[in-house]
Amino acid sequence: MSTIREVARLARVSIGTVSNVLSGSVPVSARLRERVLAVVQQLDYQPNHLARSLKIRETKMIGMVIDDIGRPILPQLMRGAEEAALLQDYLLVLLHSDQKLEREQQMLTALRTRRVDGILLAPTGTSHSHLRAIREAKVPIVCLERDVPGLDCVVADHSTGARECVRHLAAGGRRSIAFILGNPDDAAGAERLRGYREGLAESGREFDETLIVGGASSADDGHRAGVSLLARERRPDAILAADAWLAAGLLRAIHEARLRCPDDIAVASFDDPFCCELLRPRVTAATQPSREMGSKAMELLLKRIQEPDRRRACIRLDTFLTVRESTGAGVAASLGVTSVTG
Amino acid sequence: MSTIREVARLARVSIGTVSNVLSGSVPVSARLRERVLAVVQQLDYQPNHLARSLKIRETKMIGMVIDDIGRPILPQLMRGAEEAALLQDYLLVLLHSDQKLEREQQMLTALRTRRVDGILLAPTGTSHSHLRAIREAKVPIVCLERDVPGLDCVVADHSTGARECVRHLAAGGRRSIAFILGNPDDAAGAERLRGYREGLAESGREFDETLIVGGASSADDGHRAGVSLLARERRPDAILAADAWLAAGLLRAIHEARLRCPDDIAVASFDDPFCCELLRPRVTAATQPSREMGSKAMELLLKRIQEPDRRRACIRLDTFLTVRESTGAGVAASLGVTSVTG
DNA sequence: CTGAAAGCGCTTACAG
DNA sequence: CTGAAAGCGCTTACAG
Repeated sequence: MSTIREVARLARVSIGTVSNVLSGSVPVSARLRERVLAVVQQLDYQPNHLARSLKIRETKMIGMVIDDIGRPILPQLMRGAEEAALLQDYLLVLLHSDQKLEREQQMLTALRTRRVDGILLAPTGTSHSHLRAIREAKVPIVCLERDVPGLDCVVADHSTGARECVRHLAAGGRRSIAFILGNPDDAAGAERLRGYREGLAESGREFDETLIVGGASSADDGHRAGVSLLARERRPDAILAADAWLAAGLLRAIHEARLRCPDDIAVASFDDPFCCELLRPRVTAATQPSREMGSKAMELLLKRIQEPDRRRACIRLDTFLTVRESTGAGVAASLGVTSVTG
Repeated sequence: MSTIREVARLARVSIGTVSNVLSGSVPVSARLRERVLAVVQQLDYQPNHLARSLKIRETKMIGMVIDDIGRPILPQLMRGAEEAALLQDYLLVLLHSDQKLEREQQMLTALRTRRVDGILLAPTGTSHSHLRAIREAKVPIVCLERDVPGLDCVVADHSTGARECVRHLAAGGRRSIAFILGNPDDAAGAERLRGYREGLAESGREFDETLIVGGASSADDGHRAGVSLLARERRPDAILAADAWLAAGLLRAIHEARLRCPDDIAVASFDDPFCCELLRPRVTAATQPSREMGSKAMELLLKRIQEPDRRRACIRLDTFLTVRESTGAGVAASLGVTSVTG
């Protein structure tokens, strides 16, 4: 691999001149410039960015650490972040902590020692104590999906999503609205539960604890929860599932019980527009604006890099409800006119 | 951010000694070692890996460039690659070219100038001319899913997958097996088409060009293709769809036509176990061993790094058929006993 | 405009 | 075992 020194020698100039030609920051006579460029081409010279970064104390690289590479919002999150990064010539790289706190910690350290200019982090778990060092070192970082004290962050308001779901179901005439919870250590869970309760209150429905069932996160869990809910004496006429997998299992349970969705029972879910679109019937869902979350987070990070002492910001974005067939939609509801026979 | 120099000063030793303590490569007396470690802790000293890499000419970092962050096989591909990378203490970072050749090129350059030790590339498009420089520079690289001349690669044998699908369908008594193609610039397409023909031949079915229809890659495309196939005078009794989205649309078309899957018509697809599992009926599919592809690719890359002059390797892995409800499965077929009423 | 030189923060022979 | 020094490949004042 050739170096700036070789280029300089072959072009019969100093290494400073080569550097000036390549960076364009200092004018160089056309004669020398061309000699340099010719040699660069001939050698396929690739400047050593490590040396450059070491000198200028900037890598133009952002690391994004995600807890689960399989998350349905990842593609849009990444696209949004990329889009914003590209505008300012940053390279975005993604690392995967696999929901292991130890890996997350290692990756954070790896990124710091490699002197990335900033970090986007979707933290795993609920403990944030391992982020203290990062905060104290004032490493530019933005947390995704979690409101970590003292750090910039971008979160979705999951309570709104759940509330809107419930209100939508109630507006469609549903009286008894159940909720299949997701993984208990999912931070969004508590918020959604709150939104669920708020939605009930605002719609004049009573809160009934027995309508809340645990669910983990597989289709089998959803199926199991569905079977148990449908077997009840006072069967609910609407069910909110914490994710599309639960919803899928639930739909199977409904089908097996010879019930019709949405006629007999409505179903709503969260996130994962792809799966919700694929299911039959298509499933109404409250979705995080994942692409916007990605771009906002990156913008926030770039601001933090440029202005390390700005005051902390936490951007909270609203989720949005996409009405589909599973809540009795048809054309009417997808136009916002929620007229459903319960 | 503190440097090795500050640590040395506070611990009253030379910077060489600090380095020796941290690397462990040269023994240091317990007295000095402890003094150093105490200061390291106190300052939260994070060695500058850029400087280290510059000196030792090694970054311990692998870059993986993927053409589409939304690809269903990505999570497993990444996990497999990570697993293998971790075993040898490499950091794996993912970049996203967004199916743009220009971005791919930029990312390759960015990785080279940052001196990653190796690259894993899932190339976009079908042209490989832009990889010439990489090949000539002998940058350690392994291509995924594409057999690029002169470069190591790991590919799945899509023809086998298609062939097995067809044979499975034929064994179930299906006589007229149609094929909805995916995106025309998908390299796997041609292979699958070949496998489709082979499968027909081996099953004693005649090849009929009119049974092959274009399809792009959305549920709507699948729906459209399905509608047209089902309306035919001589309606096929089995359809192979190039991806799960096409299959989803196709299932809708079947449902709308008041036909039953698998009773009236069988459906099979490729990859995307998640979606195939979610659809109703669950869809039989030929799947790439994506996790294994990831780990094999990484292992190959690490070998190439250690032994730059080894001869080129191209690993071809078999796809595997997962039989589900859509091909008339039931318990029998999922046990491998393909007894289907056609 | 051009070149010589210092310095970014490490590692590693080399003396002692 | 320990320290002084060279050097990895760049950028950037500073003279000329």
